[in-house]
Amino acid sequence: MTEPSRPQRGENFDIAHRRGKPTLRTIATIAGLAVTTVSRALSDAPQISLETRQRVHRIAREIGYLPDRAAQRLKTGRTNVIAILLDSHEEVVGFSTSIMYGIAKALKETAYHLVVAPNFLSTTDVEAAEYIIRNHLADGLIFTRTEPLDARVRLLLETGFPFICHGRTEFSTPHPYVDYDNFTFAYEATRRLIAKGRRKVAVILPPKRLTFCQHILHGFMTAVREAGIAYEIPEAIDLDTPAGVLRDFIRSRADAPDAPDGFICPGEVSALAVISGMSDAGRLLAIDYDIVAKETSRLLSQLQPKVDTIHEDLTAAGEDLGRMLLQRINNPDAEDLQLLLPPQINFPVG
Amino acid sequence: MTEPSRPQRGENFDIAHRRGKPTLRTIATIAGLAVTTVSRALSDAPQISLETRQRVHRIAREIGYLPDRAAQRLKTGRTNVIAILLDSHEEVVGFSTSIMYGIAKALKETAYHLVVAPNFLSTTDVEAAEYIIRNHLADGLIFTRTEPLDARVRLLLETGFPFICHGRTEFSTPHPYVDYDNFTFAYEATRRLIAKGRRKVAVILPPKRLTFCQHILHGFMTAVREAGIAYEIPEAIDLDTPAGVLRDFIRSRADAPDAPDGFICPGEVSALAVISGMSDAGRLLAIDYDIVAKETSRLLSQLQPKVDTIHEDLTAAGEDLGRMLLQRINNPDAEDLQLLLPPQINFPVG
DNA sequence: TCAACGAATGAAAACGTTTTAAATTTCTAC
DNA sequence: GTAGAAATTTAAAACGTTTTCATTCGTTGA
Repeated sequence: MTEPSRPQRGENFDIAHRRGKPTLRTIATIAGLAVTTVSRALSDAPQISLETRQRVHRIAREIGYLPDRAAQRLKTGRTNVIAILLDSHEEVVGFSTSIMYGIAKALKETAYHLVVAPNFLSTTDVEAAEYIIRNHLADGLIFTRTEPLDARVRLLLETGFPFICHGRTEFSTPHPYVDYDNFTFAYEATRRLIAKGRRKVAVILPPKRLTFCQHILHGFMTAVREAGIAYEIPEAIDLDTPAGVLRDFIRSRADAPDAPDGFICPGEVSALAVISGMSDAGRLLAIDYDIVAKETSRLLSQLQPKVDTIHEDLTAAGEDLGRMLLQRINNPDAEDLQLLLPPQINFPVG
Repeated sequence: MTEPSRPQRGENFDIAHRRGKPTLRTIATIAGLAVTTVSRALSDAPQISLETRQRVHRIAREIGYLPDRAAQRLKTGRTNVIAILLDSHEEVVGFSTSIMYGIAKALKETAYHLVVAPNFLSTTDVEAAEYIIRNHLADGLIFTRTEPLDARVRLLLETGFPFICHGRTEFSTPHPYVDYDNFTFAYEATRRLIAKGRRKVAVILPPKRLTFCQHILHGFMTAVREAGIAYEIPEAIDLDTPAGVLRDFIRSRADAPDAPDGFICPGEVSALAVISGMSDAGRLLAIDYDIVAKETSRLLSQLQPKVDTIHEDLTAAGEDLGRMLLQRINNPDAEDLQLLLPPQINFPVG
């Protein structure tokens, strides 16, 4: 290993880099063809003879030609960019990282790049979306945590801008989405607690305004009614409640009479908070009470083998989001761009 | 709230969007000026009279003019893009999300966008960097988890491509970086355990190949030697070890003779794993043993008030990374682009 | 022989901006 | 008044593509 040579100070990388960079013209000169022909040959237009096409491709490969994205973008009006609207509520454990990882995976072999939407701070999500559309900063948009009448969805539907979201809405106009089957998650989670012999189950709901809150509530209530079991829905807290507050709430609730002995936690942090809170109150997991938690990383099941978990694969969701958005961009009439991902139940035996 | 109107199916958004979009020419026509003048006026060139400049700016604002990034990029050769090389090792709790949040914050009022480096899968980090440089996909690069003779740093230094990394290297050529003072973190953490009366301290180290492993080791050893206390450095595991494996290791170690009663955990997941492992072995936190953990989210201190934590503010780091990289891009000779962020000690009183 | 044709290639314009070099206007000093 | 300088403004080229519309060149059919 040797030390790298120090580059000339003050040199402008742009300029330095630019000279010598092969363009279509370079290839044209070498091949003795017109730029037009080269352009066509590279995009495999049928009117160019097979021989010429192959020759051009070979030269391009040899001199390391790469099309200039800026020029293509200027000419065609396509940015080859997918933007993701980073939620301002992102303390969630690796939530968007996993999704982004999946999206990048879907974009890997394509000409598209993933950009993290700028100015997502201090301005509302709708404004961020508006900004992207107006400046045409991307060819498509991805975002998460939808509401039943989500303002972003409304705006994008009205303008016809390609998008896909993680989560459903209640607009009558169908639009692309990828969602997790939270109904089944909550239904199966509740049934598991009941099967374990719990008398009273409680669910930590997401914030009311998010669509999937209803899905979880529905799944929960369906299982509860089928079994005719006692239940409880804490109103004072939700999934976005800071872990410390949630913990204190659980502790005090555990001391009150009629406390629940089964918890549905649709998030890892909330599960940890519930465990701490119950522990503060002297209750033992798997003995005094049980939990079924949604896990999106492998954190929980590695740490607390006694917790039943149902997995949500966010990387897979990201991959689907990316893939389907590309379909939508390339074909505005594409059907079937709606996907409901099944929960992966992970109950240890016994 | 009304339902959004359905856009005409099959309409090409690019074309639809393009017509009517104001350009420099639009402003020029309105103002009765040449395109050149408008361009100059908007960039506040001193040779344009103040009156003209103000008038042009006003018109631009009124008609909602926004410069076409593709055209600017084509002309100037600057992409106005900062790329971040997403680490393939990203199960870490919200690690890169926080950093990206900070970077986006720094880029907010600038013309720069943050893009997540494509093709970061299945290919090495160096190749990803190489790709970005060759295609000139960005004006600057950010990455994390540096090694003493990091191949990415070497490549970037050699080519003179602007970059900044989170973490230091051992190259003699100075380069921009932002790092966390892990020496002080480990030193203060160790002293805290000693002050609490622990007899034998252990540290969970990062993978050996990462630069900051040495920093932590150094801080740890300095405190240990000063106090002349017993210590232990587990070789079988590190910070990247899956939580379950780590937990099992801690449990079995706790049962062996001469087990440590103080742990330095430079990561939240490892802290939770240590707590679970010790709990499995019947040991009680704050009674049988103590932990000092590095925390990057608020997770730990909310869940485990008994754990002493030292905070690392990754959002702040991201903000510095973004800011300093812009300085580097705009001025290749910029000095002082090295920053060591101090640990935020957060020991509860008593 | 030649008009017509299809296959293959090429010339030139355009996308919206920045920049170099030049032109115009306004000012200053005599 | 006018030469020259200073202050403004402008024309035109260029960045690297894509695309529209032509052109070339063998071939074919009459």
